[in-house]
Order: sequence, then structure tokens, then C-alpha cells
Amino acid sequence: MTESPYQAIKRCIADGIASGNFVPGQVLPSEHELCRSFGVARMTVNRAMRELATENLVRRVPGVGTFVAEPIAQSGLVEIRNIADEIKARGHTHRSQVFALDAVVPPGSVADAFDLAAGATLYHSEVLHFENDVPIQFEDRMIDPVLAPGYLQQDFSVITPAQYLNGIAPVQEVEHVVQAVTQDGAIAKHLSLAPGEPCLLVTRRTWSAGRLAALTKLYYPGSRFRLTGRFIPAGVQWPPAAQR
Amino acid sequence: MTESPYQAIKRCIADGIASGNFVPGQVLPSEHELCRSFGVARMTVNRAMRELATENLVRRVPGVGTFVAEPIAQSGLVEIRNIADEIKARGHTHRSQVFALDAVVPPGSVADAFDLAAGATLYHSEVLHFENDVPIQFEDRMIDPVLAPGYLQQDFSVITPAQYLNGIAPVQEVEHVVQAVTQDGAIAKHLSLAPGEPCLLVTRRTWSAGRLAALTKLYYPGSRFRLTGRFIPAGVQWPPAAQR
DNA sequence: GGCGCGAACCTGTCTAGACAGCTAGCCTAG
DNA sequence: CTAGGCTAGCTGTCTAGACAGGTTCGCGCC
Repeated sequence: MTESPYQAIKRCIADGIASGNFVPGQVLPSEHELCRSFGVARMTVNRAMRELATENLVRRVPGVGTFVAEPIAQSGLVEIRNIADEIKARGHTHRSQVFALDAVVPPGSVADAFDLAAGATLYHSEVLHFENDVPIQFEDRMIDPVLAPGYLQQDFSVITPAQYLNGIAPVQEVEHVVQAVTQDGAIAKHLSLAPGEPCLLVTRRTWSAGRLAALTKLYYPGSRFRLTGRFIPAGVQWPPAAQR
Repeated sequence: MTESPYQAIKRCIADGIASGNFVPGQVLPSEHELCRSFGVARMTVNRAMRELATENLVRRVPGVGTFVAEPIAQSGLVEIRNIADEIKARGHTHRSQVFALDAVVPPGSVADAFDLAAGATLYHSEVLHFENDVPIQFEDRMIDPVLAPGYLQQDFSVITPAQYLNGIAPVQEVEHVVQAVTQDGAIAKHLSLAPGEPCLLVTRRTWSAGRLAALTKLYYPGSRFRLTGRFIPAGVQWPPAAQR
């Protein structure tokens, strides 16, 4: 799969932003300069930059120039996307650190949710995700061993839990509960939360093969994170467009 | 604000799809034909169609043609439900109090989002909703007067803005941005927030007739509120490759 | 010193033509 | 009748040049 020139330009700029060669707010070379650098027509450069702008990687100001956009982390509310993929899609680097990976006997309420016999164990993991070395998500996951027997043998600093699970147990149904909370203790420390800084807590339940598969708590720093969701209601129909 | 040719072509096709003139799966005119119809160069048509493709309104198959996309089936995590209905569904009583209902000249950023001429006004409302006399949501809404001409004449202590709007302007697309924030001032007072208590801020943008219809900020007290959503992932996208 | 004007530069958009890769359908040779 | 090739049509991409509208900044005039 060979890369077309405009894609090469796009990737080049995106890489420069991801690697920190271009700093947020910095002015980028003008289209004219890029034409000369890459030896292509302006329309080709224009398309690359225009697409970067619609992806919110750069901001363009007519008459002034093109600037590296201030990063605003955001994540899909509706879909379950891999946080690593999302970060990479923004042209940033992803890294994760594993704090726990073990089998535990869950508290009664959790055991009930999983319809678990008393004394049975669940697999449990705690992973902190970084975007450009800034902590962005702390993930606390309980998972049914039956559906993910090899869970404890994974290296979650290489593959994310979501990636691994998606491969072996397709998600059938998902429920999200979103709350605004404050945190102290370990989670606040991991996410570098200022005292009293609000924190988004997303509690996600996923069902697979008709049974509860995982119970995940995702903590996001309130000041550096947004959840977004977009959807199109089914069956919309429009009266003829209003003239202006 | 005058519309550029490629935008006119885009809107024309999009309106055709929205109005049902074009049926999902139907072949659209080729770029060549559109060139002749609109009297423009192929690059102009190409840009319009390419953007429609990235917006998932149409699907393009090289060597074959351009087709109206099948509507994306996904139920909203955050559907637009009426807060009054939700509260009543819980068996509680709903009451609301109107703090503002007026026409305002919005700040520049908001005017831009609405694609508004300078100095033009938007309708604006501020309503506080109570569940069993406990404040549960503060709603700050900006809305395009064109789409809701009678907005200012409504009594929003009787009918909620969402109820009214749903009746006159069906929603085409919705975007939610969820953040955890802290508030002070009027909103904190309305919601009886304790100092430093986190607060869920949902910024909702709704599109109707292909244009931004409303920009709504919903504030929920973090300690007394949860946002929940459930959805079933869309199984298969499209079957073009799966065919043979 | 202050003001206004113009030059230089930037992005946004459009044009007319070109080539490449792909597909579907027809048409011919075996 | 079938297999293979040919062709017409489609999208994807690129070019070289053009104009429009906005901003920045310096220079000259008052």
C-alpha cells in the first residue's frame, strides 16, 4: 500500500506534532513553503493541511497562517474504542503502566453482578495510560475468567486490555455510567490531580455471550479530558430545506 | 454569508438524502454528470462528494460509483430524552423554574458555531429543573431563531424546551461533550452545590436541516447525578467486501 | 507622533486537463 | 459454452495557475 503525496505530507506534519518537533501554538510552514519543500502543487499541500485541520491537529487562520492546535484529549462516548488507538489517531504517543494484574475474590456486590459463586475469583487489572507522557486514564478492571482465560498472562504495557479482550470476546452490549467525582489517594496521585480537581468516572459494564463479561472503572482528569459522543437518530426525515 | 459552489453541491446532495429523494443504496450521479449539472470543474464536485463520504453520508466505490449510505444504526448512549419524562418515569415529580428567556447577541465564538452574521441574535433560555423539589439540572440553551420562531412565547415552566423543540424541529444529529468541572456563582447556587463539589457539564450540540440548531449546556450536581447509557454495537458496517 | 495606505503574505476556493487503478460488461477466440 | 481480453466509465489523485478576501507591517504623509 503505497502512500500518496498528500498522505505523506499529512503524516509528516502529524509525526512532527506527535514527536514534539512542533509545539502547540507554533506556526507551521506556509503552503507555499511546503510546496517547495515537497516539490508538489499547492492543491496537494492544501488538501493535506485541510484534512489535518478537520482532524483538529492544526488550526488555520486565513491571512495569518497554520498553527499546531492545542491538544484537547477527547474520547468517544458511544463506541468502545481503544484508548491507544484514539491517542494514536490524534498523532500522539501512547504508553501504559501496569499497577496490578491478579486474581481476586471480589466484594459481595461485584460478585452478585457477575452472578458468581461465593469465594470464586475474578481477574483484576489496574493500568495507567499516558498520552505524550501525561497521565490521561486510570483503568480498574474486573473480568470474568471464563471469558478471558489467558488474561493474567498478557503484558498490558504492550497491548491494552481492551485490545486483548476485543480479540477474544466480542462485545455484545455495553452500559456506561458517567459521574463527576473527586478523588484522593492512589488514583489522584496517578492522574496528577490537583486537590479538589474534578474527575470523570466512567463505569462500564460489558456483556458477552449473554453474561456480564467485565466491569471497568475509568478515571479521567477533569481538566484535561472530554468525553464526546455523536449519533444520528434513526429514521430522520426532513421537510424540503428551508431557503434562506 | 454566501455559500461556495462546493458547499452548495454538498448541501444539495445532503438535502436530497435527508428528504428521502435519494434512497439508501441508490446510485448517485457520477462526478462527470454533476460537473455538467452544476457547471463546475470536476475537482469542485470531487471535494463535495469526498467530504460527504467522510461524513458517512455517501459511500464511494472506485470504478463503480457513488451510493447513498445505509443509515448508521446505533442507539444513543445519550439520547435526547426529556428530563421531565425521565423524572416521571422514576415515579418522582418534576418542576422547573425559568431564569431567563430572551434574545441575545452571542459572543463571537458562539456566533461562529452557528454560522451567524455579526450582530444577529439567538434565542436564549436558562431553566432549572427539580426532581422532588431538589435541583437536578441547570439548562443554558442558545437556539437558532429560524428553527424555533415561537421559542420566546413558550412557558417553559409548563413544557420543557426539549419537548417544544422536538415537536417543531426533528433532530438530525447530536453531539455530546461531557466534562467534569467545578462551578461557583449563580449555577452553584441554583444547584445547591457545596464548595468544591464536582459538577457534570454536558455540552450538547444538535443539528437540524443540516445546520447547527442549538447549543445547550447542562449542569448536573456531581453528587446527586449519574448519566447512564446503554447501547448495542452495530454488528456489521456494510457488506461490500463480504460479497465475494 | 499618529494615521492611513499599500505591499507582501496567508489561506480558501476554483479551473481545465491529465494519468492511474479499478470494475462491469461486452465481444471474440478457442 | 466458456475463458480471456478489450473497452467504457468511475473514482482517486495531481498539476500549474488564478482570483478573492483577510491580516500584518512598514512607509510615507500630515
